[in-house]
Amino acid sequence: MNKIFALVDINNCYVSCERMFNPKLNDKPVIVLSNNDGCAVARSAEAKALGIKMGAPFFQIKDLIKQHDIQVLSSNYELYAEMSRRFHGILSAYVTDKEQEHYSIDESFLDLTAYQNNFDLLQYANTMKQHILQWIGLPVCVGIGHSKTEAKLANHLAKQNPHYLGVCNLYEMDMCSKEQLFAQIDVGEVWGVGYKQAKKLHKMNINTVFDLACADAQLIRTQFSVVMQRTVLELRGISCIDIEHNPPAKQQIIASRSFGKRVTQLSDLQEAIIYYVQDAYKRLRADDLLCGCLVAFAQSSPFDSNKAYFNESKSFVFLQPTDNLLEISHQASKLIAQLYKGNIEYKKCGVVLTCLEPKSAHIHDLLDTDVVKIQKVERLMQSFEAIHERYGKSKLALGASKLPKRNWHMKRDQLSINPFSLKSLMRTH
DNA sequence: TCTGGGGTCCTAGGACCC
DNA sequence: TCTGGGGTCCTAGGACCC
Repeated sequence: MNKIFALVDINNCYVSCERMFNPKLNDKPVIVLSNNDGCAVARSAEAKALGIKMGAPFFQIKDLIKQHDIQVLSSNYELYAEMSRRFHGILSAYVTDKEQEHYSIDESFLDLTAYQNNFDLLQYANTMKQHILQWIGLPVCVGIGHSKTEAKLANHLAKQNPHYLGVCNLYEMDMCSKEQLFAQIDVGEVWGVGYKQAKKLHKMNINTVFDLACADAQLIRTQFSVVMQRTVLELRGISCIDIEHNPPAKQQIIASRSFGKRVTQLSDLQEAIIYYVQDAYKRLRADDLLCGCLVAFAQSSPFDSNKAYFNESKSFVFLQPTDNLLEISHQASKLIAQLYKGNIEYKKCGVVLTCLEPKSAHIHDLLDTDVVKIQKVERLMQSFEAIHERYGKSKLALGASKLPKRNWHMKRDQLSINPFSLKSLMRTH
């Protein structure tokens, strides 16, 4: 049986959330700014019509704002997160857990395959739309198609063309009409085709969605990648990307901010870093993860054209993956001190926590798990000794000739000692 | 003067093994 | 030490998403 996917997406999400609590903003051009009020990250339909682009720097659109009395708001992420939770919650009544993917703060993918025989899909989608508007006051559009990529495209169409009344169903559209529609949409609108790839496609004379759907998938694979090849198939109605109802654990947590003003002192960087670690730490705990590796980075502004761009990072690997805030903060502070240089005007800094799930994270569990990575030579030596102490030589596994420069892999089925590896290890130290 | 933040995945090429 | 091919792993960087 053919698959059917729907994408439900909140219109101008941040602006719509703000309007929900401040109806005076209705029918007026409104924008929401990023952190530090740096640039526009959400625009009402009215603001879009005035030509305000996504990500436009605030200082560049000041005149336009004054001229048209555009309402400007700082972002309130707590509010948006709460509205998002309710939005996804309402949709969860229409499908099972396995049929819903919380794709982003303002989008849910639904697998409607099982509902096609007992429901009129258009009607079903309309009901969702009306409920979300009635219950939490947010306007949404729904796109329906044979694949996630097609559902995305259908959603785009529903947003662009008022005559769809918010729901576009490509699944039940005849091929001929669909081809005509696809031939009118630029290939850059396709999910997974960004600015760079669109440019390259245009050069190959693949200009519209229709062109891409008709392109030689094998050629696309060699010229681009397996991802783009999948996109081509998805546009033809062959579903290659499934619903991810149970998202895999996070691999990393990033916390960073731009500074309002340039920063030159180490103490300021350290203060900021400690703050970011706390932010990242909250998310680490919320997902019940451990931190295996910590990266701290600092950057100058790429827009300071009169100075060389500075962008460096340093990392630290925890011998025991940890969820100890003090330990992480302490290391982060040390790292930032290591990479600090005077006479640089820093614009941004931050931390990256590489995450591990607790079950695979303890040294004494290593031998029971598939793969463990431990980076950096100095840490590696300590790990080597720790494991050596605990398990003795006979259980030591080393892909050791690669040791100095690589991560260290240890697999259960490799638990034997390789004399060459040891020799190599000793030589490098 | 002022230009977001948080993620994932893929590939090419280097390093190293046998 | 040289020759060389096949295979694997890792990293950096690029591209994308919202």
